[in-house]
Amino acid sequence: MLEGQKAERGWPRDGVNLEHFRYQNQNRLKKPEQFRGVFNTGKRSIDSLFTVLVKQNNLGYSRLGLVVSKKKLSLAVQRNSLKRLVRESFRNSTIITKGYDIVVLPQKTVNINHKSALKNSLDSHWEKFT
RNA sequence: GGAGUCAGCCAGGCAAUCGCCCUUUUUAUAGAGGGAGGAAAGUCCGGGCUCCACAGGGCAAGACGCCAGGUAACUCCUGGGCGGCGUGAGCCGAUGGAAAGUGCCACAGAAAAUAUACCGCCUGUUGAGGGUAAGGGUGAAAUGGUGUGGUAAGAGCACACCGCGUAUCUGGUAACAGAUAUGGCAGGGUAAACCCCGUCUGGAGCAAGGCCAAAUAGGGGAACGUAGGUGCGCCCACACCGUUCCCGGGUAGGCCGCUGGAGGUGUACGGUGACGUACAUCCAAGAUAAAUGAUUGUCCAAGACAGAACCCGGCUUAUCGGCUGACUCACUAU
RNA sequence: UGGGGGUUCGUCUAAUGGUAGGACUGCGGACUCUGACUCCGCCAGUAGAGGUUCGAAUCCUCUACCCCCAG
Repeated sequence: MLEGQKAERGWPRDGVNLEHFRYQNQNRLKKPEQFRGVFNTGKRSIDSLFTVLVKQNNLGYSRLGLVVSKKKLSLAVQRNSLKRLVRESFRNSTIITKGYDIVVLPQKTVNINHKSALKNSLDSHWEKFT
């Protein structure tokens, strides 16, 4: 009965990849030296919502770092939800299996209420590098 | 049904899939359990905890200020007193002292505090002078208020009532209230101006503090010395830093601190209440670039403000939409 | 996270609780054949709310924003 319902609903859905990936501790940028390397020698991709910096590593998996300043989003709730949205998009993209170090910075015009626009922008960024 | 006052509560629910953090069972990309708030916020107060002399003396500085109680403590809370606002239910109040002293009170006004006399009133030779403070006028504020007697005109000059001060008595734990007697009136306001009186405050803060590994010399012991420096401001007091000799391995990372506590819930009792006591029962976030999300379906009242970072008690501020209870006022109908 | 300081015309800055002043800028006028310089005049402000006071830029409380320090 359960499996019949699942088949009836149909997969995959929008925004959820069928072959799912995990966002683990090794997928994060933590040290200041790692951030510094990406900032100094990375490639840039800029649009009106995000600035994305990418640098190749030889690990076989990608690592994500986020820089969300208090000046761009003053409330902690907005900062947290923007981080969640970027992480979710990173996890559902295939870029997580490539070997990149990625840093995402929001622009000043980011509005947390327009989630679909943010998602489309992030997807185009990922596609540019894969 | 209308207008209001007070107190309390909720803060989208359910299901599926994919993910994140912690604990645990077992070592399997497995299972089980738990996972933000009423304000987590502002950091405005008070405490716990840790270290510095287990915390010392004096000065300075600061906070608070009716009375009684609650609490670990408070500038918080509860009850009462007093004053103000409201028809009322109720609400608001940093609410000691101006008769200890100092300062300030612009402009106007005669005069802003040792008092004094501009227009006036009365007397007087209608000149000088004298007696007055009823009336006018200025001001935010003008030396008790109203009435009657009295007088040349007036005046607590006298009387009645009110206000004020002092004493006694009664009620109340007290703040305070009431009554009686007495004084003819003590003398403006400002203490959120200095100040006086009373109470309280040692400092720094989990990036406190402790342990471990590596790493480029911090430390320990003995002797000398008390000139200087450091320990929120100053003076003491105390401790450390200083020089020589001997011994011998420290700041970036990780772990602890870290959540079982002035804990929650229920019942009973005491208390007007804040709250307290006893018993039973439960364990309910602990991250460290920082965890609660995404997608879809469905229901409704259509979802606001907003994210723990050592922990509690308060205060303040933000907040969509509702729900419950008690009470007040006016109108209508029975 | 903790500690400290600040907010006055568009800009810089002053003001003992008693009419918020000055400079630069802007606007108008005068001078000049025209412009500059110079002179005269005008506009424009106490971060917001509440309280104490007869009366707050000033005193007190709360809120908002900015800056600095520890790291």
